[in-house]
Amino acid sequence: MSKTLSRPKHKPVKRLSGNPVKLENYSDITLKARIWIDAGGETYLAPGRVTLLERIAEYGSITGAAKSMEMSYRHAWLLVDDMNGKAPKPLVVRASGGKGGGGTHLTDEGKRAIKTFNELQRKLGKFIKTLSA
Amino acid sequence: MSKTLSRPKHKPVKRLSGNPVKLENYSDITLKARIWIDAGGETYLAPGRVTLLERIAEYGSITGAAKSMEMSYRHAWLLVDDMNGKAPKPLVVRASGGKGGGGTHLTDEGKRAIKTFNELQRKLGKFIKTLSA
DNA sequence: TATCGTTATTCCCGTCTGTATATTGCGATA
DNA sequence: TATCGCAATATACAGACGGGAATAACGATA
Repeated sequence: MSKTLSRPKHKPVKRLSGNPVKLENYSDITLKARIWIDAGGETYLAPGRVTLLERIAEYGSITGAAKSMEMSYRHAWLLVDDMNGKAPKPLVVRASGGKGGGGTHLTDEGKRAIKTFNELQRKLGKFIKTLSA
Repeated sequence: MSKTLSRPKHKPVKRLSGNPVKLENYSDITLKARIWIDAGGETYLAPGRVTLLERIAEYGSITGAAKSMEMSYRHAWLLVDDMNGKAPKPLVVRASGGKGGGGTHLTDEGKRAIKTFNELQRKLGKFIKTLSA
């Protein structure tokens, strides 16, 4: 896979866990939750970061992924660089130059990180739903 | 209850849910989570806000509560005003002027809000602990 | 009626985050 | 060896956020 993009196809995402659920008999009250993983006391994996990884897998480049999230390339690059630095093994491999100018693709470690995080998030969503009842 | 304060007795608080727990065999990896309640799409109750309410109950004033959290009075006032406005019934009653210059105390609704939120948070902490295993 | 400490309100400022823009480096491929 | 698009990097800019300080309003109480 490796799409090209001029304009974003996805909307920018703030991915929280679980669907908002009404609480009590108030009007418009919703319980929300967010999960993330720290490394060395700093953010390592979080909802937005993982979405970025997913988009990199989808578009084959930081540039495409950033555009798809309406995020600046700079910000995306900083996030990727930060994650890669904190990960035990690199999550992505970046190539500057070469076929198509280069690109970025996920390592097995990266794919595994996405899977793990999404699973955690899925469970959180489920939990939040029960918590709202 | 109604303590006086010149210097903060408590440290500023970032209250997350659950104790950080090691994940996998990485070094220094911790799973974290945060829960909050929205009203009308905006934050209504969150960890810091609830701590503020607790401190108001403890010190009998926004001023004292703010100092105890090393938070500016301005910020504390804005938070309290925002919460009070979004709550179905006021969480606190504020008095400017009068005995001791006035003060702020919780309503039953406010006490109930604290209790409810802390209970949710306690459950989240428990859940996170199981999730880390 | 003067005092006192708190609430309430306003203005200015530094910091932080992220955007926008421009430029350079890169290397497989035609 | 020229091309192409992306990675990498630097700088300037904008907006949000919260702190700090200053001031007014308030009202029970001495």
